Amino acid sequence: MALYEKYPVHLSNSLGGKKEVFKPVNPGHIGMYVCGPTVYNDVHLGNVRTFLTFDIVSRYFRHLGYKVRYVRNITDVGHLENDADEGEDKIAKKARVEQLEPMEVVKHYTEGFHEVMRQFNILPPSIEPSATGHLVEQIEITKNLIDKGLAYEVNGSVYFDVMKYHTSHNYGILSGRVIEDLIESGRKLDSQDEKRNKIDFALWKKASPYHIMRWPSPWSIGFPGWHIECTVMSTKYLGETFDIHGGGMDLKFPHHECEIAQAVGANGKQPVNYWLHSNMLTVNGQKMSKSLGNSFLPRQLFAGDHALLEKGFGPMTVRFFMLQSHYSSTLDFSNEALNAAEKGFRKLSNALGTVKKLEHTGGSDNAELRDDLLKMVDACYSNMSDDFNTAKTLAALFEMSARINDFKSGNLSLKNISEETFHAFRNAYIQIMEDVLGLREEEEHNHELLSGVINVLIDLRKKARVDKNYALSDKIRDDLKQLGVQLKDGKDGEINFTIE
RNA sequence: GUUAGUGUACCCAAGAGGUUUAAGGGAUCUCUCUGCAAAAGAGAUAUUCAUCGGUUCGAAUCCGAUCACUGACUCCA
Repeated sequence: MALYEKYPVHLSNSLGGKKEVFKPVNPGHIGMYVCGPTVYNDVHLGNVRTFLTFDIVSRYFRHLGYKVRYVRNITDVGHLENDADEGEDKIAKKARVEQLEPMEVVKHYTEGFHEVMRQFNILPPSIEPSATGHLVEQIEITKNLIDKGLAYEVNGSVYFDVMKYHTSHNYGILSGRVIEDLIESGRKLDSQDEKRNKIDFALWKKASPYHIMRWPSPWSIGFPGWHIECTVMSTKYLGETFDIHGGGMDLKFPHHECEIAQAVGANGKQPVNYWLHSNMLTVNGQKMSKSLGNSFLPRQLFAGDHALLEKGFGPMTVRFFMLQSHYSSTLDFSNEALNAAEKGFRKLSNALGTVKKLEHTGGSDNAELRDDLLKMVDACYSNMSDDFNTAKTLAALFEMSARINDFKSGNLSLKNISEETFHAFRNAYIQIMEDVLGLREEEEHNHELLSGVINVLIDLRKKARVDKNYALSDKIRDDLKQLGVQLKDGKDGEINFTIE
């Protein structure tokens, strides 16, 4: 029996707002699409949380035995400065500002994005398509929508006719927006006169003379609208109806609503069975935003290089910190919370190192102990299958850590469990930590030279202790502590150290 | 204004009607181990879940109202 049959996944579907049992279109296979970054600037922590969320989703599904095709795009064109479909393309603007070719900007920030993903141990998707690589498809679907009467051309630009679509479908099915309210409340810009209705959105925009990124189309030299790329790339690689579509909460409207309208308009069916949205980040209770000056970049967080940060925090600490909350809740960043996470993560990380070194010594099951251990293993899976509840899974791992330390110290004896139980317990801990949650030891500044020097001092301290020269042994320990090196004396006389 | 969501201990946070006499992490305190530390283990710290009503045999969990906060879309500047 595959793991996914033993632990069927339940997930909260934004489309309908209910928690449902997950059933893939094709048994054993999963198609998942996630809106990737617009590569005109550095990724910020909000982006990281979204990609982390779906990293967990794909890791867990794979761990359960599903074959996952995970598509996450790179938006390298078409994301307009504002959703009035006016203004300059973000990438083109940046290119002019920095006197670079647009594709130079794209490459620079794409590589930066990949580096950040690597630091957070977020695995790459199966396919990472770019919008500019799919212009032909975007033009084709635009033609299709015009043919169906759901889009119209004005002055070389093409717009999606929302009211027309709404006569036979439901615009607002995902976001809960009421179309009448949208029409009433909007403001009218002069330049929006091209549209039949202000809520219409662009499928193709004619390029103004200053626009650097431009391609030929049946309607004009121009560039595609923002929403169409995701529809095209998800359909191309995952089919007209696929399993999961993810993204940040802020994309729910209008972006994902528009995607649904385009796909339903073009193909006549709902494109996605399960919509998943990850929630936003706040800082000290306030939303994280550039204008408030409280947003920070990953590298600022690592270095502690920001007015709101007392010190730096490693990427694994941050990853752990984010996993301690549910992806659908807002999460608050603060020094206090980060400090707590750092200590908590160190505890798990230490237990991971310990459990790897544990070896079964031969014995048979004590029923009570066995049930206790296996119950925790089961909890990990049940919790993960319950809408990817990483917080509860971590709680289970902390309890397992206590047992692991008991085995190490001798409070519990490995002779009281069978080899089978031991391996089930040990493997679950390691796999849930490393494969599913993607947590690994923080990349310490572990230079061989430094370790060697510390070990020399440790040897001296050992000798001092044997000689009961505690004044000297304490001096070695205290002086090292001053420098950020913590020595830990084991019962057996062995000494370990950690660098802070 | 429209719409979606949130409000749980000193801090972060889980919780989707009875298995919770409210997980887990941090903090604080006590004890065990230890030459002393550190680490680790054991225990303690919310009669209570923003407020007020209601439904129910039973609610943090459902409904209504109020207050506060957040996102999106607007509005104003």
